[in-house]
Amino acid sequence: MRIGEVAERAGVSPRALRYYEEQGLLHAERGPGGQRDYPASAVERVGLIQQFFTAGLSSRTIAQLLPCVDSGQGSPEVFAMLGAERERISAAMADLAAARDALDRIIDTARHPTPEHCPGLREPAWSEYPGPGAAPVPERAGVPAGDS
Amino acid sequence: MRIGEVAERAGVSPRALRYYEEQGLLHAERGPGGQRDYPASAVERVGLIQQFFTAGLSSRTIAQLLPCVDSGQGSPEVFAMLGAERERISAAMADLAAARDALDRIIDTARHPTPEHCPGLREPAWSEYPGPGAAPVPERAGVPAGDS
DNA sequence: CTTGCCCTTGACGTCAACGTCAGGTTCTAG
DNA sequence: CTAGAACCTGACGTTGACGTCAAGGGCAAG
Repeated sequence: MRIGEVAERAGVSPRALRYYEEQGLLHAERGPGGQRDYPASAVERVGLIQQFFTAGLSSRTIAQLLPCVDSGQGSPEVFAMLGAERERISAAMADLAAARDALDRIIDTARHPTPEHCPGLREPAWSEYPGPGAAPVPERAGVPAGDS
Repeated sequence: MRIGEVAERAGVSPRALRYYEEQGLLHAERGPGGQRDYPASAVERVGLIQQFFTAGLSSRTIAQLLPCVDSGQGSPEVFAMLGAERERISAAMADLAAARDALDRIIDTARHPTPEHCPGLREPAWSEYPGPGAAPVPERAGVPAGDS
């Protein structure tokens, strides 16, 4: 498989594949003319690499990570790094959730039909309506963790 | 409040605050000597800006966002952008979750005490040990959604 | 007035994952 | 054989959120 086909199937540019090779992430055999020859598994591997890139891992980190994927083994240092990256990802997810909540609050405020900012209007509004019945469920009180 | 104090309280550099001003994210009065003078609310505002930056929003996007925070209103275009950013954040969270799952699988594989890759070793291993008793709870079967 | 710290503007440096261009080579179809 | 497509290496450009350095100005204490 030549570089163009791998690139197209994996949804990346040939330049990216050469960059991956340069960074030691993706090896390729060479044909008699010097052209790269990839196995079919390269497509899946590129997908994994992309996944880690979008998760914020650096090429150097991925370079340490991938041999562990191939061998199914890992030195204790690599193990520690894997755990650290896992934690970074979890922290990033928490940051994203917090930012999304902030966005939601902004959207909620902007969606309020009241032209002025509501100065302590929310709580009294609930007490004005009769209480007994199915609670309207205020929602959005902590980390919803619910997607769009 | 001068720039150094705001920077220290917000946990950013003075350079970052000047950059925010340059990008139209943070306004500051000027004293008679030309020095910036921030209100106390600037610290909180910088925190919000940081939160959006870490969520991957660009300075230009935040610049469109912040007046909406101040006024509590938003034009329909700004509204659409808010929704789009919300979706981007949700997608990024999903990507992070997928990458974390991939990492978990790698860690699980590497943690296996078997020196070779286990070729269909998992299920038989369970049946070899006597069944009745407290189940060891295999875990990690789908999307855990549980943090570290 | 001097010392020293904080502040100012301006401008260039950084880092990572590529994009893009240039000039040459190899493969493939007719 | 010949055109054209795809590939090669090498090198410079891009982008965003700042870091960093340079040269000077404001401000309180002694």
